[in-house]
Amino acid sequence: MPSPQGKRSTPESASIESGRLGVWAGLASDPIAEAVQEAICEGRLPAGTRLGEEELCRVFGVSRTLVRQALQRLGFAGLVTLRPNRSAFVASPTLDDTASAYAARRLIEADIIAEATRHCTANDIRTLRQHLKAQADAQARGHRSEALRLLGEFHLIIAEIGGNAILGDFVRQLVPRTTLSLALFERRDLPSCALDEHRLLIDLMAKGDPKAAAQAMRRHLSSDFGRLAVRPEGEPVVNLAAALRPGAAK
Amino acid sequence: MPSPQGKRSTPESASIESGRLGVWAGLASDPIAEAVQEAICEGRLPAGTRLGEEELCRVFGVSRTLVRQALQRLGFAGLVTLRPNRSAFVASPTLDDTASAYAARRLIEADIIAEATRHCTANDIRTLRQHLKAQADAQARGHRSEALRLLGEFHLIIAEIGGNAILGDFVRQLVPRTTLSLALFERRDLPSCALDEHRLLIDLMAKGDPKAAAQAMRRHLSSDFGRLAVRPEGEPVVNLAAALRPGAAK
DNA sequence: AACTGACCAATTGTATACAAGATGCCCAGG
DNA sequence: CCTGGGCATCTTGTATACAATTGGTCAGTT
Repeated sequence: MPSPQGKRSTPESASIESGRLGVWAGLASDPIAEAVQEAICEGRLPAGTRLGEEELCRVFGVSRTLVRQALQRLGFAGLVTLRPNRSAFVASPTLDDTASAYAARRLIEADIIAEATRHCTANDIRTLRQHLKAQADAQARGHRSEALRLLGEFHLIIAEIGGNAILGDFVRQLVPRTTLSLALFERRDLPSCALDEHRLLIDLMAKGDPKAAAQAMRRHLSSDFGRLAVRPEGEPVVNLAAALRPGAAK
Repeated sequence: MPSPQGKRSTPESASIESGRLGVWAGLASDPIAEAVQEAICEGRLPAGTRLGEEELCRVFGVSRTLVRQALQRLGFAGLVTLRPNRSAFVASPTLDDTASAYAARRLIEADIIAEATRHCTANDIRTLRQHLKAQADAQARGHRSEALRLLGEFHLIIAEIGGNAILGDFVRQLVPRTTLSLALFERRDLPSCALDEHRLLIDLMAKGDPKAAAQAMRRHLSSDFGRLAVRPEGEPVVNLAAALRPGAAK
């Protein structure tokens, strides 16, 4: 969801303080859900990994109460599969699931960017360009996980500019899901072309062409999806929850 | 939002066993969340009503653990506002929030019905017509709450036929939200015209015209939203959780 | 009389303890 | 050697107990 609950649109449109919007902000205000989400999106927790409550308790140093809460949220967000009376597992979206997620993103984000284009300010454009630079920087310096995060965050900023808080929440739900699919379907490479495509999106927004922006967004997401490849299958499901540590990037 | 977690699409497209899909099925498998959602959607729990944990415990005869779980889910679904260290309250969507919700529904459901039209079977059409009859029946017999439920459920069936499970989940989130707005913005009347509009939707699907169906869906939702009226305000927030009882319809 | 301070009641946040269900192993039987 | 039932263990589901934070109120002061 969805972001937890309220999280209405900000009065000042999309003025991200310092990049700290957080792609993985859907579960904001829940540190452990956020940590798990990050680990999932960065591929440190492969699809199908068992997420035992007791184990997570030890990792995060809290009681099962909080762990269960976090798992529930992650389940709601579609990143974790909760099986009653059974453990929780990192979701293993099929290719069909992934296609659905991308289809949803195409539909929603095309609408969002068109709307955003209609009423974005010069300041918004500046914010986007600035963020794009951050993406390029992270990628150039080889910070894969940060680049991945920023690439997703970019879409959230546009959603924020779009102004529809509900659609924004949906995007917040969808981005991590597609990122999980990316990790699942063996996309170790960073889509460098995404940078160019993001630049194009900004340009079309600045130009004030909603239709073209929407079309470009659809193409952007389609090509992103097109780069996925079916995996040979057989995830070893190697569990090492110690791979959670926030500083376990690389 | 979404529906809890998995709830993947059913193999046999949209074969609702006996109408028991449940509009308010987003929180399926959580009886108390479901009960509260139903009460909210039927207007028995006005917007802004305080939902104290202790009180709900007494009503449902369970411990705070389950009540908290349910509230969390409802918060995630946007029906309840959770204020940290404070109580939970029935959400009070503004007119803007409502507009956003309807805009999201227009966008998503137009796409869904177009897709559903492209690959619906004769059986699907039959199911829809049958369901429409149930709607008419409930309305004719003055069962307001049931009619309301069925009217929303209709959209879920189409979403199921559409085939995109994720978009379907979004609709499942959105329908109760808009229903809450209906209750909030003084729509005691039953939109009888909705029946005709629903019939039109089926006809266009049967005719196999995706574009027309999508357009009709947009118009349907727009007119629904247009019938809303601003309320004089000042909900007394009369709390009587005893108004929860499942059988407290009418 | 108005304002500021701290105390008190109520309610939520978190942890722990207990109950129920599931998985896997082991042993008996075919 | 393979199969099936039953028990043991582990994991999750639920309830209860304790800690922490909030908001209101009442006293005391200016």
